[in-house]
Amino acid sequence: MNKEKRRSVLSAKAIGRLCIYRRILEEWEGSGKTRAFSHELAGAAGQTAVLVRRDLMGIGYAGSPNRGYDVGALQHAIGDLLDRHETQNVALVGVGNLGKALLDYFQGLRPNLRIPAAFDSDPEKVGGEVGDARTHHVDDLARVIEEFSIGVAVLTVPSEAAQETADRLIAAGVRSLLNFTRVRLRTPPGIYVENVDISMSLEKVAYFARRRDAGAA
Amino acid sequence: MNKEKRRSVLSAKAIGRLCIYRRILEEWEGSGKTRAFSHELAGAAGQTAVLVRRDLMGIGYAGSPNRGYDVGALQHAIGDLLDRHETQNVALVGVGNLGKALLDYFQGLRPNLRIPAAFDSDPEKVGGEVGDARTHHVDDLARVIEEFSIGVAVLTVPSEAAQETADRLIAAGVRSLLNFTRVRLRTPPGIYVENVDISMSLEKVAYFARRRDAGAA
DNA sequence: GATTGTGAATAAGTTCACAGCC
DNA sequence: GGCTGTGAACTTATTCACAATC
Repeated sequence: MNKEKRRSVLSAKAIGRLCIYRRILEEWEGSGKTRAFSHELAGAAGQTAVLVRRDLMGIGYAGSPNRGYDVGALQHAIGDLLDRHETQNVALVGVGNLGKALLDYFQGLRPNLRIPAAFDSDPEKVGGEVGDARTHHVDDLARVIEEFSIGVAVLTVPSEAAQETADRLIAAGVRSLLNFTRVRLRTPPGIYVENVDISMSLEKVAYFARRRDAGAA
Repeated sequence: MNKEKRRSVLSAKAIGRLCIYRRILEEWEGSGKTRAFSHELAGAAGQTAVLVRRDLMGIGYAGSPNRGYDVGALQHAIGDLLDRHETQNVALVGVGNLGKALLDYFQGLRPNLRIPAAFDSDPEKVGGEVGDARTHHVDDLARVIEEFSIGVAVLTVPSEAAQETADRLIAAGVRSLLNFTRVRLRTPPGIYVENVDISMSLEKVAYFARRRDAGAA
């Protein structure tokens, strides 16, 4: 129907799980494991075997009964879906403690995801480098975003600046945001926002530490 | 039925949203706003008005038609549910870049959540302090966890150490974990784990930057 | 005999639609 | 008239159950 082959549209949750499967498969591939069963993947990913099979069905990859899946081929199939294109450039905005830690963390995690630029409003931080990323002043945001064809941004600015920064990023052409601020952003349709609300997560965990029944995340 | 009043058991998702509502209400309270409608809360929280009302129904708090909710009272009601008890102590394990940034980030975010202790396996880091937190060697984990009655832990160790560290934390009495590693932990029933899989989130965001249809998180 | 792929059933989460209230 | 509270409808996500396969 559209150019994404005709595989059924995958939900955000399914995509998340596929990222996890891929990571596990890469690890197995590195350690020489060549075949895997759905229940093995499920165990490592913290999911059920049926759900793994459904997810793989979703990407159109078929295993063989009794022999399971081919680790290398499956890893490749997922990778194909997840980053079919060449390198994607990512920007990080807000080079505070958390921003710096994330810049460092992301370096080299995924060969296809580069972070060539960071932004901050503090002139003292401009010019600093972490790995590939050179820090620019936010006033140069639009120019640099365009220069590097950046379509993804990580938002680690203070809450007060979150919405305005997001607006500017989107105006500059960014298509999706990884939002580490506590603000729920208002964005036009077509823009994907993934919220990583760390303080909420901590509060949740604290709450469940007091409830005797478990629950997964 | 059990001592949690008889309010229906709230899902992890609902708890997460309640954390968000509370934050917004606190902000409004600070700025002098005293009443709020479900659609206002919904707007600020990035949810629908109906869902907000359902969630509040879930905690047994009633607003009044045409006048909405009382900001102060509602904030208090949610707070009551979310941290009814006295201060809860939290430990952070793995004082790397990310661990340090999180220690700093969490300091003072919630008066009822203190982080009195951090752990690392590197002797060089032992003795260091960030805010309330003093860094101990992981070998002292059980002792310190008990000393501070710590029930919640934030896991920011390298992947290789994740499962073993989690096991030790749980053995020491920790009831719930905020897991920042890429490993899906195996935990006994009754232990709550919230996974914050940062690299997965970035991969997801990168994926959706290339799909023209949106999707919320 | 163990495993995959999948229709059907179930469960979880959300929205619709509207009665009741101020 | 505009809001809350909520049964019912709906949608999404997951699991069950089993036929097909190796």
